[in-house]
Amino acid sequence: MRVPKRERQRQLEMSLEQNPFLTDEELSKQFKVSVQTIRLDRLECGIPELRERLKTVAARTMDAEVKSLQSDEVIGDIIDIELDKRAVSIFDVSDDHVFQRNGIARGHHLFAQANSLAVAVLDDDLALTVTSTLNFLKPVKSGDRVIARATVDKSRSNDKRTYVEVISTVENETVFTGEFQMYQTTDHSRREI
Amino acid sequence: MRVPKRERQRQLEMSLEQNPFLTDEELSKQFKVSVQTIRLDRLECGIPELRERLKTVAARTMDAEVKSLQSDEVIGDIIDIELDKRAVSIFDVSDDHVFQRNGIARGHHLFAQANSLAVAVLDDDLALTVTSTLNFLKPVKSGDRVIARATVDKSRSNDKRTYVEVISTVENETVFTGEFQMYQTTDHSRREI
DNA sequence: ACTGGTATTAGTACCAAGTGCTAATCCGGA
DNA sequence: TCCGGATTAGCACTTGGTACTAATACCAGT
Repeated sequence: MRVPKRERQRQLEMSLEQNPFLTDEELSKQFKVSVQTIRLDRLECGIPELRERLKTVAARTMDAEVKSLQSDEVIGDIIDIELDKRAVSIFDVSDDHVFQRNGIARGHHLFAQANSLAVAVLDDDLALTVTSTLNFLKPVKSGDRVIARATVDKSRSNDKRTYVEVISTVENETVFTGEFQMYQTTDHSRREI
Repeated sequence: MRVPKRERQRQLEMSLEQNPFLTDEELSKQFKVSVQTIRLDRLECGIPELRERLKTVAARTMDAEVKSLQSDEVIGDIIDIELDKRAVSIFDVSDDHVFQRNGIARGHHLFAQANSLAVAVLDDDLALTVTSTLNFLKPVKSGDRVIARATVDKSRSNDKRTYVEVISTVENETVFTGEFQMYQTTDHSRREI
């Protein structure tokens, strides 16, 4: 009993956490014990076999990829839209979106939600942001649900430039405002192709 | 030969693309052919077996997780920094960062690079963006290397507000400029703790 | 109707990486 | 010295395959 059992099992869990691809045989060499011991250790720690581990890791990937695919064009979920007029999207802030140090959401996520909503509200294949002015009014934390409301400012817009205003709130408090000047390339006079 | 072989193989590839977790037996039921036929199809199409498929999918995850961990705090790589004065970062635009429709980089990536550089240049644990004004001057495409240069504007700054200007270029052409008004919470008079 | 060729199916031996179980052995402390 | 937990060994069985051979099935052309 060179290394005590308990310590070996702790290390085993860490090894597999970091690299789930190790077989029992490889582990037995790493820890200089028999394959059977590794099996008993896994049994006691409730660690599944290689194939099951890979299955869950792979499932995680697919899930993440589907999500990132869905949210590819728009950050946040659009819950209401009236093209060329207004749109609303919600974005749930998670731990992935905040600074580790202080738990405050990183600005570019709020920007991304607002900006992609500004793009979406314009019924145009090639809407691009030209200029924007942003105000980060109140820190947003993990767990917050940010609701962004975009409105197209018709009065200031012309055929090549459109102004979109976005106001983002958390529990009815405004946390962010943004004004986006968008460039539209599509010639709307001959949209019907 | 209800469904022609070639067509079945095409569908097989699509099925596995979408759900790599299917065993040959499940596939044989889905296509109403024998397991052997499925095996032959996989062989002809060069599709590996279930376990190999899961292994590669799982590997993809691990890779992605490491990457997202690395790029957690700063978007782009900081290549030069002089705290509270200036900083430079580079960001390579890939297919992941552009609109599928037109291949133009989505605004929030340029913003994210600039904003995180503005945060990084301030030697402060709690620097937050208060206001920013952005100009997207020229479309950025996949493959472009964006160099962002941040400079702290001392003249306009005081103890609670700092102004940072960021200019991003691609091959010496300015593609984006941003002005960030940052809020610093740390009391610099008693920074040594 | 016969023949040829492709497609499909069936069956066998074998492999990796396990589970589940029993049995033997080791090793350290009271 | 003897007990008991820890370790190791061995065997049967499982999944989801590979690799290979042999038998059918089916369809077209002559």
